[in-house]
Amino acid sequence: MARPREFERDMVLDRAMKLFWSRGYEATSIQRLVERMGIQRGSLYGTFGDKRTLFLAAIERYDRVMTSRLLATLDAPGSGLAAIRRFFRLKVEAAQERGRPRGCLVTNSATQLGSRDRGTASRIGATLGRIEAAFHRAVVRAQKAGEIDPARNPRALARFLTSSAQGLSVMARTSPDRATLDDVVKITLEVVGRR
Amino acid sequence: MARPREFERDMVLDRAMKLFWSRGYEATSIQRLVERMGIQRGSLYGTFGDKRTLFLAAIERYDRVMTSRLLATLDAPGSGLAAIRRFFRLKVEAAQERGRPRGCLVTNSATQLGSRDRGTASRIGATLGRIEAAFHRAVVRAQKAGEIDPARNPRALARFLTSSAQGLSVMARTSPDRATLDDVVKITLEVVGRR
DNA sequence: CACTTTCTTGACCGATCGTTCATGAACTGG
DNA sequence: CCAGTTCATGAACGATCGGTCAAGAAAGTG
Repeated sequence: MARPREFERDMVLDRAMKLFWSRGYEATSIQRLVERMGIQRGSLYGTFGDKRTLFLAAIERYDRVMTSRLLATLDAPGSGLAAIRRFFRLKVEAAQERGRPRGCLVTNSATQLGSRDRGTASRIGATLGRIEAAFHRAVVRAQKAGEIDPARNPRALARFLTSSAQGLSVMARTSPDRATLDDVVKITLEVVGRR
Repeated sequence: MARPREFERDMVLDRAMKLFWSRGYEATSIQRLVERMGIQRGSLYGTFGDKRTLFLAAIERYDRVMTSRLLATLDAPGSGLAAIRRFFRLKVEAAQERGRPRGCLVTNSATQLGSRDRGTASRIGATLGRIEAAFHRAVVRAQKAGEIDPARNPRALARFLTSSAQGLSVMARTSPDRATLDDVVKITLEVVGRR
């Protein structure tokens, strides 16, 4: 019926996501976005709306591609304790990849937006909630299997693990070397691993 | 000899620091800075140089006023373990204060600048290094006093505690309620507190 | 009181910000 | 092959960005 779009939405959204991820919302201009995404301004506004909406879409995409994959390892069948271990080791592994933006888009956005901009804040909060919930499920599973002392508070453990993941993302941005991150993860896992 | 300055440097720098703290570097415009600082553009540029230099001065001030005070509790004479406990409880306490910007300027800046801007990055790295070093001293002190198992790696523990502090700052920005932060700190302290 | 020096003030600079829009190209259903 | 619709293109918009500067005000020194 009409002229077809010459780009795939998810492909250019991926590029926008990575730009926001590495530079942050405010420091990423529309100019740099269109250059990196390989589309024109008109197409950007026609497809994604304004900058803020594009940013929300980028976070949503990050959620679907990056976060969900990580959380899937937490919910994978089998040992809950092993799942938690896998989660953190995957994070360290990801931090080593070349060409990958440092840290985590959710963590970065959390420290940037704060109170302003209600929409973004609630979306970030929802993602953190999903992470905590996944940790909670894994902890409960591990407790039922006798891997973690059932007397311990699973909610507190889940919150601790969520906070630890955020801390790790901050460290991954400033000192992404293996040694440091491995040290952090090793101790983090000792907390949950002890009987 | 000449007309004296009508404002105190540290006083207006404090206000700039809080603005950077709550809104981040990029989202803080010179316009808003001069309004909040209560001085004119000319005075700002005459006293602090350009925006980036002002930002570095704000971080330096944060270091001197906020971070150093926190680290002082770590180096205070007495039990190293108690010092570490104090550190985290102070952080939770600070997060409850009204009117105080959420989170931590160092953590926020760490997730915002990343690789770009060498000067700021190295300053943030230096501060994180100071934090880790202070934790390390407290851990070693606690080990000598028999409060922490001497067989454990003090460097790894210090890095873990540094990362935990960063994570707590992220959490304090998005969910600053006591219950959550208390849960996180409780588990964090269990790690180091066990025999 | 004059002179010198520094600070304050507000207008002003070009560049870049996010956003819009008119135009022509590309495609499909009739 | 034409009509109708969407897309691509790039110029252009006002607003705001970081930064500068000329001129007046305020102080101490001689």
